[in-house]
Amino acid sequence: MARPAEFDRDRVLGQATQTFWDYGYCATSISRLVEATKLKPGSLYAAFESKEGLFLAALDHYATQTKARLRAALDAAENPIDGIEHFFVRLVRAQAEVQPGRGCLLVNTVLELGRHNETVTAKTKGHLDEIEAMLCEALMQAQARDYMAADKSPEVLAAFLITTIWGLRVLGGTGASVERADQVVEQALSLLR
Amino acid sequence: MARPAEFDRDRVLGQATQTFWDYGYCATSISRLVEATKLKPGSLYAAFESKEGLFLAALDHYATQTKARLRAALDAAENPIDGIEHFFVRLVRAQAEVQPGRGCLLVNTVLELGRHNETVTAKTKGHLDEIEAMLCEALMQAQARDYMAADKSPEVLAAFLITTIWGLRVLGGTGASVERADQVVEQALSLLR
DNA sequence: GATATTTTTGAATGATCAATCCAGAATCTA
DNA sequence: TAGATTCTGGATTGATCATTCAAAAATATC
Repeated sequence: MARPAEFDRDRVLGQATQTFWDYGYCATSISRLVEATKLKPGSLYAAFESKEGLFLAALDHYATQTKARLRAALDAAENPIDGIEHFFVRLVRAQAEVQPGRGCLLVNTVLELGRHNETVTAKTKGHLDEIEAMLCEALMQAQARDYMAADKSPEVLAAFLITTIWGLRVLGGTGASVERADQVVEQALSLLR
Repeated sequence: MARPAEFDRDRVLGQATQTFWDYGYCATSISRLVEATKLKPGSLYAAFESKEGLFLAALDHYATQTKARLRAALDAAENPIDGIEHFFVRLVRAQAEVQPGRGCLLVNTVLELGRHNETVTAKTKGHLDEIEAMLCEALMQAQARDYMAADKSPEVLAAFLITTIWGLRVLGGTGASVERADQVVEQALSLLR
């Protein structure tokens, strides 16, 4: 019926996600997004409706990748505890090496828009809850398979682990060294054994 | 020689700090600060030079209070471990009750401006380092007075504790319940005993 | 009380913001 | 190939941004 879109939506979403991750929602202007995606304002708005719409799509894009990494770490390991450990180790390295000092887009978003944008916050918390649920499920499996003491609470430990992840995200934001982050991870994970 | 300033600098700084804490640096416009402080733009600029200058002053204002609270908790307790525990307990309550969902201004600032404003980031990290140093000193004292095992590293545990605090700040930012935060604190502090 | 000096006030500045719009280009159906 | 439809490019919109400025108000010193 008509002319098809020229751009690759997923590529644009990836570039927009990087920009939002780098600068935060507020400091990411449309002109920055235009520069990053090479799309003109008109095309951006046609595809994503608004700056907030594009940001919501970027949050999904980011969270999907994060969950996939956790899932992969859990599936590749011999047991859930090892899987969690691998996830933490990789998180620390990705944070220090790939793009140091950026933290986590979901965490940054909660803190930036927490009480001022209900739509964004609801989506962000939903993703964070899903990640915590994945951790909790892994801990329950670990307990069922005797890799974790029966008297520990998977729910409480999952809450502790996700809090540690958030702390590590801040630690990454401060540009701390891998050694330092590894020591923190070692302390935290010692509670699981 | 001349007309004296009418406003109370400390009151203005307090109001500006609340506003920055609430909205973040970027989303806090001068007009918001004018509304919050009841000062006109000209007076604000005469007193603090720029938006960034006011923000830097607000960071000091905030950090001074935070350090005073930690110092008070440590001094009031019978031993350093109890002092740290009291500090954590109060932090969780202050976060949940006073102004839920705001996190910590220092943490928020590192994540918002981390790689894009060196002046602000240097000051923020300096304050965070001082807090960590206070925790480390308390742990060394605890070890000297036999409230902590001799084979533990105060440096590593201080890094772990400050990471936990940052995680709790994010947890507070998500609007989590006091019960949930208390459970996380209990897990974290169990490593000190 | 006169003068000098500073503060306060609030309008004005140019820049940039998110978002819109439309003319020209492209590609589909028929 | 004709016509309908959609996408692209980029200027434009009104709002808001951080900052400045000049005039009015206030108080210190003399």
